[in-house]
Formats: sequence, C-alpha cells, structure tokens
Amino acid sequence: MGISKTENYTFEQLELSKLAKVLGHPARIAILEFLIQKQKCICGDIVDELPLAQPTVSQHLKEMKAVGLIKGNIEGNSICYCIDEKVLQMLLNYIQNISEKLEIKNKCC
Amino acid sequence: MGISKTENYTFEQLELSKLAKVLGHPARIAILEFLIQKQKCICGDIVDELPLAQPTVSQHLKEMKAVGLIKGNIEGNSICYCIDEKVLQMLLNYIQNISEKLEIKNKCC
DNA sequence: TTAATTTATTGCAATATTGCGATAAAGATT
DNA sequence: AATCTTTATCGCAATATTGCAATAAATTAA
Repeated sequence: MGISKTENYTFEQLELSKLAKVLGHPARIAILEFLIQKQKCICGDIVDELPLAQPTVSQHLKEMKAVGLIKGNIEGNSICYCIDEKVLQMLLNYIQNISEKLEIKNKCC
Repeated sequence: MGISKTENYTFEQLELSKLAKVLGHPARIAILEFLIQKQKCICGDIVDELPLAQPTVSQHLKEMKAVGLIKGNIEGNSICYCIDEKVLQMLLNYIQNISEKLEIKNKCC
C-alpha cells in the first residue's frame, strides 16, 4: 500500500477495499463465476478451465480464501472449494446502502 | 496484468474486475464515502480530508473517473466531482445476481 | 498584468502483484 | 514401498501500483 498506512482508514474501509481488491482481477472473477456455476470444485477443475498454470490458480484461490470469499475443505487428497456467502453479502449490503443514499439525495453537478 | 491477456476473459469479466480494482484501495473507498456524504466536492476538499497529497488524490480521482464511478464537471477554476450511479448500479446488480444464485443452490462442502 | 487558486502531469523511488517452473507435501492407489 | 494425484510453496522475472515533490496549465481575483 505504499507510504500511507492502514491506521489512516477505518476497519470497514480496509475490509471492504481488501474484498474489492480480490475481485479486481479477471481471473478471480472467472473463478468466482465458475464456482457459482459448479457450486463446488477442486483446484484442478479451475486449472482445466482457465488459461493459467496450477501454481497461479492456487495463488488466486489462496487470496480469495484469505478475505473469506471462498472456503476450502479437505476431501481425500484434494480440496473442495466453494463460495462463502457471508462476505459476499457484506459487499452487497455496502453497495446497496450507497445506492439508497444516492437515490435519496444525489445532486450531481 | 502480467502475462495473461485480456482476450482470455469476457468483456463483462474485464469490466467488473476493473471496477472492483478501483474500489480495491482504502483511499478510494474513503473518497467514495466522502462523495456520498457531501454529494459533490472539489479535489481540494478531499485533500483536506484524507492524509494524502494533492497529486495523489488527483491520481485516485482520475482512476475512479476512468471506470465511470465518478463524474467531474468544470466549475470556474475548480472541478466538481460526484458519483455516477450507473456504474455502481451495475456492480450492485452483479453481486445481487450472484447472491440469488447462491441462495437457490449453494451446496457447500 | 500580476498574483492567487485549483487541478493535472511528469518523473522517480519504493513496494506490490502477477505468473510460472521447479519442487515439496500429503493423501490415494497399486 | 513405489507411484500417482492433487495442491501448496519457493524463487524469480516482469509488470503494475502507490505516493509525492516539482512543475505545468488554466481560471479567477486584484
């Protein structure tokens, strides 16, 4: 994050920006959409689907998991990934809130 | 975006990731929230509010404008910035759509 | 016209992200 | 045990982002 520090922002601002940042790459959007479609899948399924190598997909999944967007459960020697609705709901609520505020009183120049 | 190219993803995936990326920095979340609260403001107001120098704020505003999140109208020697609801609505619709799909059939592991 | 105000741009250093080959780790299969 | 399958981690190069001082550009005010 360069020179400016986390202490300059609220917890909510930091959480939201972290979540948005994770969605800020087309590969991770594609992974999200694949997970919606399949409900759950393993890393290898995504590697077959996307034009990315296995370590790259693994890294993207790690970042998505770190912000709580997906869960991963060990099933045998593979890991079953799926979307965790909670964080997505938080993002939805936030944007909905902004939209409502704008509808009421957006006086744009 | 490194080695992988834009042609590997759909237009929608690229648009959405660009929008999310812009929200993926706490300073830009703070700018967004400030704009909601004030309805409209000039660059200098944000500089006074945030712990960032004027060129940095100007750069953040430029990025937010590039994805259509905000509009800027020249008013005398200053520029009046405000939120453009259209793009925000697109983001809202997208996340709402995902949430609905998950509610129906999320069978997580 | 000169100075003040306001925003944008340039150029640079520091840091972060992206992608992947090589390899490790760990359970499953034979 | 040896091998296969699957995912994670390491290390590196290439690229992108962030922040800001200095400066430019453009309008307003005196």
